[in-house]
Amino acid sequence: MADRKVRVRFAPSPTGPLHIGGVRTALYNYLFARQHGGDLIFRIEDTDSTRFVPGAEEYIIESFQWLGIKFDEGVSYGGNYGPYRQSERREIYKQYVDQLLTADKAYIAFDTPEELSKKREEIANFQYDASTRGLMRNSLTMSTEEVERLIADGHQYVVRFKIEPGRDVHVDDMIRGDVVINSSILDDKVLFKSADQLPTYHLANIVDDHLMEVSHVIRGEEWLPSAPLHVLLYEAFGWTETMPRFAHLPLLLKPTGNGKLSKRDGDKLGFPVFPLEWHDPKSGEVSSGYRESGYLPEAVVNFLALLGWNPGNDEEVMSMDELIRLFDLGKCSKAGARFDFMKCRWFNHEYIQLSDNRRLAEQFMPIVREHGVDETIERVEKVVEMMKNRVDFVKELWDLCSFFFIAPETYDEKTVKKRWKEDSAQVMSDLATLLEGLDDFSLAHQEEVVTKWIEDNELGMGNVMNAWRLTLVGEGKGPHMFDISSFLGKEETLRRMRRAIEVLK
RNA sequence: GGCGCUUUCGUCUAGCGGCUAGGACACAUGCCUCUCACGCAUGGAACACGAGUUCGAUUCUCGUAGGCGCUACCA
Repeated sequence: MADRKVRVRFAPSPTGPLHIGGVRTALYNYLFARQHGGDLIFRIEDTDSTRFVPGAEEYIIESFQWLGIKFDEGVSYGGNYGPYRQSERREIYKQYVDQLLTADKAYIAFDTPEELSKKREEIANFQYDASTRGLMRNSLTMSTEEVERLIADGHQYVVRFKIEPGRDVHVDDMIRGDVVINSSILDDKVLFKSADQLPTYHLANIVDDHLMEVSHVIRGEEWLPSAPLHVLLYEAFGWTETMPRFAHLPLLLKPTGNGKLSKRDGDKLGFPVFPLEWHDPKSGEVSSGYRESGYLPEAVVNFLALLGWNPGNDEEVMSMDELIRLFDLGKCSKAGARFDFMKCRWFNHEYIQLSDNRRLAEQFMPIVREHGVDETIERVEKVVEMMKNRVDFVKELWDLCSFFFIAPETYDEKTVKKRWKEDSAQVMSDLATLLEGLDDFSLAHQEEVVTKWIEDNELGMGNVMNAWRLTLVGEGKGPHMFDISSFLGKEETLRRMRRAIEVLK
């Protein structure tokens, strides 16, 4: 057991877009698998036929591709333990349910959903368990003949797990330690549903994890209460020797207020809760995604990795490789983590600084084109290099740097008032003449000549530069003036200056 | 209601019996400066409460309170 190969899985249900919390769970599984040279399996848990949403499976796969989380086997990846879609494993589950039935560890129950909900209304805290199953319509209270007759007559039935009461069940959790729950508080869970003739999560999960030789189950804390049930199922099948180790992750909470993170919070506070944009096939509703909102996948991964785990030191900006090297389930926190989207923005800012300018320019290019500007990638790359340190997102670049591509038509009133002095027109005119005479319009040469000219004539650096900025930019923002003028080139610089002098006088 | 998990600055967290309780985000101020940013520096800001154990508890134990989850023929 100790030297068993590490095999972990991420097993979502295709009921909609992948929630950001699910992304983190998958990420932790990925980091763990990579660190231990193990396998990561992608399994689809579609045992609830009523909640199936078309497109969800494809969406999830695309999300992980974007994030750089790679699976080794599973739906769309192949592998030797398939099929990896639970709806395609019906026969397998059937066989294991029969095994439990034969061993008297499960039983057949005929109680309808209506009968059960009536029971729950009548009796406070009603639970289908050892104390009540003697009162219900099942194979424990009926004769074999009667059970067979009902089945032959086509009566619907479920299979329930027969839980022995009064036992302390231990779950050895890698994050929480030894969790003990008495089996008396567990109910006889339905293992096989009559409605769609499919197993429930609990049964399918245990059978698949066993058959797929899963060594560690890393999942959300919402599963902790049913972990004892799962331990009991491993026992019932006689699989305790190879039972996976469990790790239940803390949940992601709302940025403010009470409760866990929901789609609503994202809409309200303006951040995505899904990795990619999602178009709901039923309602037609569109939900924003991290990718479309301009987040870099590395930033999302880094931010998520630190939500509930940290390396134990002050390091925060870490690549996927570093995360793989440093990740440690034992260092995961136990309490839920509030989702601080401002910090996620900050990570994006950091990763933009670390990003290759060409890559950012390629992302920025479509926005530039949208504004009717035809520029080469090299020129756009230069702008990106000058401006990227002031944005959190690539798409914020345009508002800060459109003047590189489009000459100002109007001049910001406040800036004119503040920066355009009595002598500005004359100074700009002189500067234009000076610049016109330059054969070398490079940044360094301009800087040398112009600075000397300002000093020689005692014009004042701020006085000249601010007025000059107004003529080229149209307002008081942007990088250093020589960066702007040398990017624009002599001809465009002079044209803008002369036009401004004309308009502002 | 029952059961379980959980609790350090506003937020994410470090701490694993003795610390001026550290870092980051956010916030404030200052510096830099031709503007706007970036950056840098500084600052305010936390051990939920009550009992134990101990020479000594943020740290260990037990309560209380708050938070979270589960309590379906959903996962």
